[in-house]
Amino acid sequence: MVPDKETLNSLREALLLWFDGEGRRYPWRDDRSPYSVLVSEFMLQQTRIATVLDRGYYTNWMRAFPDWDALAQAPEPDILKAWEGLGYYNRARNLQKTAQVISGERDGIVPKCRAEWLQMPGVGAYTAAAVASIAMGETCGVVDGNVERVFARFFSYDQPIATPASKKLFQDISDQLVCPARPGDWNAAIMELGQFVCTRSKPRCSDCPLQGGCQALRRGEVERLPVKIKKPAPERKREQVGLCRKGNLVLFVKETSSRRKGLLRLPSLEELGIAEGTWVQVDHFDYAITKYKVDLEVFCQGTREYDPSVNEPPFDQEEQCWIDPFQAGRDWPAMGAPYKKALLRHLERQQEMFPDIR
DNA sequence: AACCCGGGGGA
DNA sequence: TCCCCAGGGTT
Repeated sequence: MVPDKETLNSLREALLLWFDGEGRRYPWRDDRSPYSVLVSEFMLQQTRIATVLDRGYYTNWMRAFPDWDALAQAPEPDILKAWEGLGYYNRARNLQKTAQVISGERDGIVPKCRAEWLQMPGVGAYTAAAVASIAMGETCGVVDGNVERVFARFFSYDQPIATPASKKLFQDISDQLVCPARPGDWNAAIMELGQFVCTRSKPRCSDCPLQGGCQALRRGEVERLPVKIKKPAPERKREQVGLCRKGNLVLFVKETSSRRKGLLRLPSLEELGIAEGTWVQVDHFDYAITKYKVDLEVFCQGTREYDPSVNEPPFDQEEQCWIDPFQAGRDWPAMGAPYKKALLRHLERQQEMFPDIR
C-alpha cells in the first residue's frame, strides 16, 4: 500500500510545502517543550482545537501549572477545576500522574522515545507518537481521526476503519510515510490536512496538495470513504434532581465513583427522600453522556427556601457541598456540565422573578 | 473485542 | 437530529 520511494518523496515534499504555507500557529507549536506538547495532546484527546483554545483551557492550564513540578504538586481539586467543562476528567488525573512520575520517580527526566512515553498513564498510541515526534523528533507516525480519514481516501480503503486490523494497518502506514527529516511537522501537517481540506463532508479536493495521488478522488469515492460502522441509537434515560436552597446556598453532592470522583452534581430526588409529586418541576433539558441521552428534570420546593431541619438530606456530611452561586469568583469545586447548566438557568429564572435580589 | 468515559460544535 | 472530534483504560 505504501508508495515507492520516489513517489513517497514527492508526497512528503508536497504536504510539507502546503503545511509551511497554510499551517496554523498554535501556542504548543511556538513552545515545543515536552510538557507543552503533552498538555496540548491530553486536552485534544476527543476534543476540538477550537474548544481548547477559545475557552482558554490551554492558556489557563499553563499559567496555573507551568511545569512538571507545579502540576505534580497541585491539589486534585485545582486540576479538576482547570479542566471543568472539558469532559473525560480522567485525562486531567492521568496528566497529573504522568507529571508525578516524571517529576518524582524519574527525577525530572522525561521519557526519551515513543515506547517510553507509552508507559505513562493516559498516554496511548496516538499521544505517545505525537509527543515523541513533535517534541523529541522521533520518526514515528500518529493515527487519529483525521489521519484515518485521509488514509482511507488516499488509498481508497473500503473496509470499516474502526477495527483492530484497520488500526494496525493505519499505524504501520503512518510509521512508513512519516518524513524522517521533519516527523513532527509531517504528523501535524497530515492532521491539519484532514481538519481543513480532507474534511468529513464537502472535502476541498481541488485545494489538496495530495490530490494527484489520491485513489478515492480518482475513483470518485471520496464522499463514500471512510467506511464507518453505524452506532446504535442512544438509550434514553430520565434523571430527576432537586435544587435545594438555604439562603443564598445551593446543595450539591460530591461524586464518589472513581471516574467522576471530586466532581459536583445536583442531588437526585431519590437521595433527597422527596416523594414524587411533592416538589415542583421548574426546568428540564436533554444532555448526552456516552451511550445515553438523558432528560434532566429539575425540581424545587414550592416555597423558595429549602428547610434542612424539616428535610435534612440523608447522605453523608462529607458528600454534601453547599455552594454560594453569588460568590464573586464562583470559586466552587469543578461541576459536571449539565448540573452547572441547571444551576445557571435556575439563577436566570430567579433574576427574572425577583429582579430585586442581587 | 466490547464497553466505558464528557462535552461541544458543525452540518 | 446526527456526527465525531489531534483517545485511553478496563474488563
